[in-house]
Amino acid sequence: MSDHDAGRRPGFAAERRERILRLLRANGSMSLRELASAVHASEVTVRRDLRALAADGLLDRRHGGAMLPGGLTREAPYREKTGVATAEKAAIAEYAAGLVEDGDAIVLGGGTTTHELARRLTGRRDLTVVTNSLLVAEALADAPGAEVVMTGGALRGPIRALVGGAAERSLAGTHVRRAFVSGNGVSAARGLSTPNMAVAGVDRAMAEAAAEVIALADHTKVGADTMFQTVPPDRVSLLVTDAAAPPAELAALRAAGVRVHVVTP
Amino acid sequence: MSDHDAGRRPGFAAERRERILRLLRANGSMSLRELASAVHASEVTVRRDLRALAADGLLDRRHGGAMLPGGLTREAPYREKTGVATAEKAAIAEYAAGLVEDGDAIVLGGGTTTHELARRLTGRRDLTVVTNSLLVAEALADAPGAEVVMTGGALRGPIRALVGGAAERSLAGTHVRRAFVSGNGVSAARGLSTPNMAVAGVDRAMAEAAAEVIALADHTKVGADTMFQTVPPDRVSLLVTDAAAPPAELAALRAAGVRVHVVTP
DNA sequence: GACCCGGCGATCGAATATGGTCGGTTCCGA
DNA sequence: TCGGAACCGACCATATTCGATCGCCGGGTC
Repeated sequence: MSDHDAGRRPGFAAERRERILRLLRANGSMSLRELASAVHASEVTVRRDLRALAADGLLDRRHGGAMLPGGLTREAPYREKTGVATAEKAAIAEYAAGLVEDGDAIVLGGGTTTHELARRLTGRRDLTVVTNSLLVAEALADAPGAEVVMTGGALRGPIRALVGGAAERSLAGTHVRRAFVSGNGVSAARGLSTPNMAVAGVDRAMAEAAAEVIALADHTKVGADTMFQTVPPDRVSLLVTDAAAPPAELAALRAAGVRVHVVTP
Repeated sequence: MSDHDAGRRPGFAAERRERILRLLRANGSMSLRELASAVHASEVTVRRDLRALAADGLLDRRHGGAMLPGGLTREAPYREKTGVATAEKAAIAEYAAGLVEDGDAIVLGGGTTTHELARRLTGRRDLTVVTNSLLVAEALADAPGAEVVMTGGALRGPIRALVGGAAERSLAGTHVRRAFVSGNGVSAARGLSTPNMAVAGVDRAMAEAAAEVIALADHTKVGADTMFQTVPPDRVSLLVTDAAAPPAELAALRAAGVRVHVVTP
């Protein structure tokens, strides 16, 4: 049932409000701008929708966006001043979302950037997403066109991701076109890396399971090198980063055979 | 437009309305234009159909289309604030939490009651919890004394649980002392049951993985019998329910060898 | 064969939704 | 504390949808 553009259905008002609620429940809170772009409506219209929904007590309006009512459940301020490089991550995720087509089967790793990416895939049709991240799974749980498969494994609380032998084994049997992974550092010398051994194992397994590995890394990670190497440079087919990344490192990465796409927030 | 004659003559109209209902149930909501094109009728005709169906309470009309009744308010079944038997579920979870000791390894199934139970285990020490529920995992993610292991599997969105062959296989290798499962019905005749086949498979695997199966079921489920049997009565070692459960059924369960504990909210 | 009747589609005024813009307010960083 | 940027509510023009009326078609009846 994929007419044209994903999610660009002619849908009507009540359905749009339903989608807004779903998006909010998946993400805890969202800015007005995010919502408007997600449901393909103007900010004025979304503002009206939020007003109506808030009148019914279905959400809480805040300056600049909305969040779940009574929700101490998840304190995720939509304007995350605590998060570093939020705008950059969003822009990177936005571009990465454009790489995903209806009917794709992809692997999504853990991390805030991949979470952002997942949130942008709710409108896709006939999508299969393999992930070890609770955040990714939750973001896509209500997406009608997405089949979400989780790896098993031990839960690593702080990052809400599954790791360990079980996670790696469950990935061993799968093969997909593309894996989107994040990691804590990416350099021309050692490729993707992460400071945690268990996480590294899963990231390696994810890279193994995919024909193409696409690295999502904001500028704070480019040139960084942490303890465990996960994906060597020649296995990274594309790096998506933002304009603040050190040009020298990007050049070195290109020289190492990595395609690099730079987005501007 | 006489409603009586509609049943006598299986004309095109009745069939078209059936199809409209089917489409709506499949998609949740559809715009008038989509429906008209789907059933190959004019928008005016579909509008008439919608009016008639809405009069019977079979759907909710909205400007621009229609959706399933109740749509906006009971969107997220698991986050139900006004859910049924909330106090009872809490009391059941409270008692069940008392059955869990430091150092235990347990299996927690999906459902709101097990979610409540998980939330009461955050203070335990040296606990290992195997679960297929995203809600349980999330509830224990920040608990310092709990090691959470998730089964893999396909995500079943509405209940936030992992199901399917992968989930069952990952449970095959585990063995724990106790499994806490909920299900949609429990009766002396057929034990625990659930209306979904995939969920049933996982519940069975969970029961297999545990030495003891403890069923958590509020009174609305006692005596209920849904399509797929998951755990036979003689494998349920303890049923925790609330005081509003039908006494006859509880007696029958006891006669079947099930220990029954009744909590008062 | 003429008539009636239920269902369907087309059309038009009315109601509603949408998006752009303007002025006042709130928020954030300096 | 202050200035700028972002956000909000309100107004208006436009686009879309709704409800009602009408005419057409096919089948059944007298």
